Amino acid sequence: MEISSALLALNALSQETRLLVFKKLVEFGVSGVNAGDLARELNVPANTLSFHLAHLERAGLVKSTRQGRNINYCFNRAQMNELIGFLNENCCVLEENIDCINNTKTC
Amino acid sequence: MEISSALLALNALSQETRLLVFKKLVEFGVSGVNAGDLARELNVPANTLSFHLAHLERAGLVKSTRQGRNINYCFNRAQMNELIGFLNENCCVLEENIDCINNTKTC
DNA sequence: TCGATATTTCTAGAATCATGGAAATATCAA
DNA sequence: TTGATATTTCCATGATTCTAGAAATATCGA
Repeated sequence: MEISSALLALNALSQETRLLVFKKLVEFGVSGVNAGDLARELNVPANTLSFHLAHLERAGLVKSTRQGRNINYCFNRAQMNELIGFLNENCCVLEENIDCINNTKTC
Repeated sequence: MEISSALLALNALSQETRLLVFKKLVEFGVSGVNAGDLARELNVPANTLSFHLAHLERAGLVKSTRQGRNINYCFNRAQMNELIGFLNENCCVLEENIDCINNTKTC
């Protein structure tokens, strides 16, 4: 994952309402939930929720599909895995590698 | 990890300069680096860097220790692990658990 | 003590963001 | 076609954030 995509994803998740939205979408699983039910569930005005869902979608973290009058939102597991992968690769040092990074051991 | 701490950490990492700062600190490893060298390395004015380092420190992602006139900054592996743990627990669905979440199987 | 160096805090301006009311769009059911 | 429902887009406002110059603080060496 590119750093620009990671920034988009981190940015999407770094806001309280959006993190709660995403968390809730994960709870709903791969079948997802429509915008109205989600708004009721989270007690957020429909237009505010729409704003945040669009933000999450731009970051690739959720996918939407229209189903009649409703629009179904579902989290995107692949992108979340990409983000966790990015953090592990770029922002994390595994215990067993600390010696290598400090050049006290060659790995 | 509490959701409020996760938000702080995500927020800290969701800004380009700070993500680059943190990435660089990870490269420097557990011995860390002082603010001046980091500023030169990243081409960021000292006061701007100071602002971002304070932000990362508030989020628990970096630790600082004064060493004479310099202040040494080092990433905090534990907090990063906490964050990745939070994302895995709250924002991620493992492939093998998808059936449970959709109630098509009991786990 | 004094001057030099390292870093932070103060400050102000520009930019971006979150929120929710109101209007617009899309779809359905009759 | 009309009215109802679901959702988004438009818009204005208040709040937050990033940036970097200038001033303040801390430490060292002489």
